[in-house]
Amino acid sequence: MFVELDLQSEVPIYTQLVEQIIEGIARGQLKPGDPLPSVRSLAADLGINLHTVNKAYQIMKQEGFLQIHRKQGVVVQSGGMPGVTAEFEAKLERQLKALAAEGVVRGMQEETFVRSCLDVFRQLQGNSGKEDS
Amino acid sequence: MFVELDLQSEVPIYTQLVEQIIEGIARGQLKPGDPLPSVRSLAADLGINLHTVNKAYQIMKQEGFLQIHRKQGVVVQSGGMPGVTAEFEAKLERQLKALAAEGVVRGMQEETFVRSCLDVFRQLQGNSGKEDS
DNA sequence: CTATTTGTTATATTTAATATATAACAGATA
DNA sequence: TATCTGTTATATATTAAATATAACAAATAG
Repeated sequence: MFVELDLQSEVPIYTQLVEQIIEGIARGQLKPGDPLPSVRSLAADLGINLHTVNKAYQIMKQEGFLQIHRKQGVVVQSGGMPGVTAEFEAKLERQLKALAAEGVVRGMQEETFVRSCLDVFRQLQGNSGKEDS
Repeated sequence: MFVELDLQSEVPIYTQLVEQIIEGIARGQLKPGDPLPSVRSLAADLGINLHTVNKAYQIMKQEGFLQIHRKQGVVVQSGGMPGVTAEFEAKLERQLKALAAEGVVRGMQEETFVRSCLDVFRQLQGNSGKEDS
């Protein structure tokens, strides 16, 4: 897989997993119905415990990004991704506020800040919806 | 003070403190040279330990947002706030990427995402430096 | 059917971060 | 000098994160 962990990071491993898999879906590297490695194989591949992988998978299943079958394993949600929920909007605003506040204090220009947001968004969305049939 | 803690939050108390004080500076509620409560009085006020307050102050001193004198106490940086450092840019991009990726997966429109970023930024910057009545 | 692979659950342990509790120390200042 | 400031030093409790084993249950391939 395209996952690369930083074991020294303050960000928990299972969080890094969740973020990178979501990023993979956003970039179109993972498409609806695509299979993900089993918890055991991915754990062995990354040199971590299977429960850490399972925790990430569980979170993404709970949020609706993944589907899990018994023997088939884990696949990317094929029945429509979750939309922009109130919870996500709240999380977005809360985290944006902290980032924007520090930007303001550091004297960042409004255009610079918004430009960064736009660039990051486009770089992710750029390769996404190419599979549209 | 304007600080309100959520003791049940997964966000550490000292982090909530740092974020809310930075937000206060961004909003102009705290201006360069303004004094902050002593670690003991703020801790008592919030019903937390003085070391938790001290940890937040230390982080903000280390980053250059606060100045600390022996008896005078803690004041907002009056010798110029830290600018947009490479570290901040890295943090900004890393967190924005996670937020934008989830937004993309959830089918959020580019304009909607950028609009949120702009709105949040403006709401903070709007009042900076105008609090002088 | 049988064996294998899947996610799942259960228990236990280790490590690190968070937060608290006391106490004492050292500089500035009224 | 007395007092308030941040600071440092220990110690402790709690929780989250991660690991380690083991076993279970469902789906599937042979």
